[in-house]
Amino acid sequence: MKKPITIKDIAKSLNISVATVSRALRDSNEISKETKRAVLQLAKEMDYHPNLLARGLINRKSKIIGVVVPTINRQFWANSISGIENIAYNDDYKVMIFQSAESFRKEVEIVETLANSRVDGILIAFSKETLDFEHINQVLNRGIPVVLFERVCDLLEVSKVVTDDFLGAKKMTEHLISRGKKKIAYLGGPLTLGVCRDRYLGFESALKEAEIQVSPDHIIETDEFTFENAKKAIHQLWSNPSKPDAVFCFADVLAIGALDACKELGIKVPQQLAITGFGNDDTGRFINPTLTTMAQPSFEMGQLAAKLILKEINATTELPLPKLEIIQPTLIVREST
Amino acid sequence: MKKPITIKDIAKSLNISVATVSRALRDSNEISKETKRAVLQLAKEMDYHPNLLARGLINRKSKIIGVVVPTINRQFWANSISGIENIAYNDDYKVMIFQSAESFRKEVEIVETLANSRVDGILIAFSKETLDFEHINQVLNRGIPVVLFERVCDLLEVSKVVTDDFLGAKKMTEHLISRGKKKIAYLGGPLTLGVCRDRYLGFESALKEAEIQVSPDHIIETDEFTFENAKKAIHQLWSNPSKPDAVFCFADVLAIGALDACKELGIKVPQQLAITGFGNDDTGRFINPTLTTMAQPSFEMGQLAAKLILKEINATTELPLPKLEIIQPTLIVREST
DNA sequence: TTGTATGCGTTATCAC
DNA sequence: GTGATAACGCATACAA
Repeated sequence: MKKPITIKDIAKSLNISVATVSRALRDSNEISKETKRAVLQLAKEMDYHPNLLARGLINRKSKIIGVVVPTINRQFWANSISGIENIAYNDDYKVMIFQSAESFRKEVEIVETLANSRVDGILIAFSKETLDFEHINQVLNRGIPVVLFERVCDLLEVSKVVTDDFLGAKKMTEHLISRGKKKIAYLGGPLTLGVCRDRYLGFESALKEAEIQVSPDHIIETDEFTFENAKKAIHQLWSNPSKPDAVFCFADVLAIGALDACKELGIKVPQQLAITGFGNDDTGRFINPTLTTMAQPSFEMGQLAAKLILKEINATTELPLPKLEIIQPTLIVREST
Repeated sequence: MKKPITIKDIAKSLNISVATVSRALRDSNEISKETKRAVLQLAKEMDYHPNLLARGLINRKSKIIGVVVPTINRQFWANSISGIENIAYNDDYKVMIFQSAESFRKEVEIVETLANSRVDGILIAFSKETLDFEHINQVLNRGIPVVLFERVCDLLEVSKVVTDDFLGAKKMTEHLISRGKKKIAYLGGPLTLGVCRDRYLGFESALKEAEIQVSPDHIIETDEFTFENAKKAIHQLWSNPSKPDAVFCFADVLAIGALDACKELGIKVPQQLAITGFGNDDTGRFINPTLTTMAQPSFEMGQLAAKLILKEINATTELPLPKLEIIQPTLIVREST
């Protein structure tokens, strides 16, 4: 393992001071063209590469943005990371990604590690387990800006980017209604919690405005969003004396499972039963076009979050920046005809 | 922005030397229990956090593994990253992720950045554009271990993890043959290139062994793997006087598009036309179960790659480690009946 | 324009 | 056990 070349080596070879080399390398305007060229040339010849750790130590910043997501392994989060990276890259920031795997303990560790690595800012979408936010407050106290996205906490005084679940769900329901559907079932998570509640309220709101009643046994709660659960739900709904003519699915996986169940039962989609699903921009490609899907623009969400954190990082004042809450509208990406 | 507490601050408060504090904070078998406890306690009280940059500077290592993938935004890559992170985390390594976006220029920049950040090792899957591997050789010369995965280059003397495309394609084709299919079409990328060739050869090999001829107009090359291209291809195949009874799709996206086309044309799957696709372990969940899919175990691939790089990093000798080439078998995850 | 000196936060090598 | 002190590689205030 070769010892890396340092500015000291260059300085020695050129019989000048390290300060001059440093300046030449960083394109300082207070340096002569000649020495600058000489340094640059020798640096290339000697295969010099700056040590970013040392630079970070001195500058007290690393040009790195830390990102914490529940898992990298799902389109939604992968997309949002992609969006973050997309923005960060243009500003010469690197992105350091971690997944909490929905574990609070791991999330706390990660946030600590990121802070200790002197990342310039942290973007985080909380794990499902996270109910205590002391780790975030600690990081904020350390002067590291934090921006929340998608899985946020209203109590924290930081900028956030969230999806407009209420309006999205409402629009999707209205979409069904406008297609003449009148007995719309709901398949989703516990109605009391966060996004689940928001989407349900949106669903409910659209129905109320259209003066449509929803039958209680057309509402199915499931806490695990799996293919299989969705299939069970459809079987259950279809065995019901009053069959629905549409299903509002909370998540894309559910919608896909539902579709599959329809095939098994010989139900025509969307004529007999329309299926809609809250998906994200990419999943749409993978699923059946008889499905109406609602996009959560995750890539754009990442971009927005990244822009916010960069703004905070580069805020010259010591004054706290006003905290924004961006509510991102959802889009219908694919409509069944 | 508060100034972070350093060991110097702790030393001052306790009237001891920084060396002692450093020892107490870390190893400490040569330190008295009392001072150790005192330091630890005060550190907590003062909200001390170690500066990983400084530590990295002195240790000449960062406890970070750099990862470069074409895009984070696809299941396959997201899965492999997940696998990498899974292994790295247990060894207390962090993972720094970048996407080359299939751009050679960006890939070179990223590799340079990673090396300059003094990452302890680099895992890379090359972009499609990458034909020159000088950037890798440079990094290797700098003493930073590199492991390639999935998109590799045989010329480089480093460890690699790849998918067994030939055997996977062969097995999948044999699967079709064992189901009585005799007119099998091929839908995939340019037959001359890398994985495309390997899979095609596997396809061909299975047919040869079964003494089945494949009609030239049953082979469709498409360089862009899109839903639409697949649909076009199926329409084209089906307008052919001799219709195929099965289609070997190079990628999952193609298979899904093909399925869709079958629906439009009223083709029964898999009775009239069996569709198979090279997918990965996750996509299977999203697609129609009438599909036979071949799994590329991307998560496991990431795990393997991570294990290899960790081994190289922690190799005590200065002797070069033997370079392994792990060929990962593919699996059939879902069979159509 | 260039050089000198100092410091960033931590660890390692000596001494004591 | 503990304490000075010198690194690690780089940047900058201050002189010259």
